[in-house]
Amino acid sequence: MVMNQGPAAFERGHDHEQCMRRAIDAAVEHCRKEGARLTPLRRKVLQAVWQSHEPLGAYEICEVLGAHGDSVLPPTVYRALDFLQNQSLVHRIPSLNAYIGCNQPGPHHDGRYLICSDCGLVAELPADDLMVRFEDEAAGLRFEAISVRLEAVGRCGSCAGTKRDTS
Amino acid sequence: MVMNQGPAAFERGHDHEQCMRRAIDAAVEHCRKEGARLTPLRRKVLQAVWQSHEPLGAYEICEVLGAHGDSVLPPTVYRALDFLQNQSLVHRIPSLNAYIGCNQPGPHHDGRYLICSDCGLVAELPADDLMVRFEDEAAGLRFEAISVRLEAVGRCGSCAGTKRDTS
DNA sequence: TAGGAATTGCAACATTGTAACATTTTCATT
DNA sequence: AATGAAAATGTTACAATGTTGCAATTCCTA
Repeated sequence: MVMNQGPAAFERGHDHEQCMRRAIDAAVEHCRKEGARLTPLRRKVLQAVWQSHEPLGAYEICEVLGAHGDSVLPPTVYRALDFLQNQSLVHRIPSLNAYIGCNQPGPHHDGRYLICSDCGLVAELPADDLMVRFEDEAAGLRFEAISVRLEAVGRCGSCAGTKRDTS
Repeated sequence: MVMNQGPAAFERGHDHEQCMRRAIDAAVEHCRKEGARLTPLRRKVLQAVWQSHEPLGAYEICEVLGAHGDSVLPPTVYRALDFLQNQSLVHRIPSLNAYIGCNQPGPHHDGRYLICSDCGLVAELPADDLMVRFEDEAAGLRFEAISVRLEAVGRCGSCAGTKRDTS
């Protein structure tokens, strides 16, 4: 029996090149289908955000692009981020004032995040029925939920030094 | 059969004087038991935060205290907020950059929040087993959750104009 | 009633995000 | 191709939020 693996984001050895390529490809495809314009600038911002699973601040994105020879000022980055968020290609993590790439392109969706306070990496989990049950509970309290966010702060497997069951 | 009522925070007619008095009294008692020093300044900040169920920004707290004749600068307010958060008497709502009073004094606890995007009011719900199940799921992914936050953004009953079942 | 720790005051600053307007690019239509 | 409107980007200045470092004060204990 194989033990449940953690999210790729927390696997230090995972092939991030592939991880990132896949996300960009999916984003291109998503925008093509939606008729949304993934311009060169927006694509660069998306790539910057995907450079790691550690959320990037808007000003850090400016620096990353600057280091690549693209001098970009904050309003430009924020506008690109707005676009990417509207397309659900990027999520903002309010408690970190930072942004991560979304690994589940598609329609707007609720978010569940695991935030490692040790290494700073963040993994997004697919929405599940617990979220729906929370919406139901809220509805019972006469509250109509539009979006739901769930975030856990703690330590990822790698940081906890947990031994991996490879049997 | 009585329909489930919404949280007091969203009930426009609720006796907020009592709401607030209860919270302050509980805070005083909590600090007495814990040996924590609820100084006059900290108490004033707590009262400011409790003036309504709409979260207050740190700079708004400065203004509120200023209007009461207590000139207070940001670092002072932030320090008081730090203390109050450590005592779980106040919670920060990261997505709003604002702070609300906690209606469930006691030990540190996870938070579930309903945020009305219409009137800006926020209600805190008691933690429940859904949070625990999420922690379990995270544990299965080799993630050790320390704290969990759940927030729903939507419309409260009052704002939705929902008719109340009083039968 | 000293002496050390906690708290508060204060000035300067760092970070994050936005408003307003100019310029450029894109794209459909002539 | 030329044109004109809409979208996207560039630029300046600024607003909002949060922090650092140090001085002054208050509080509690010995």
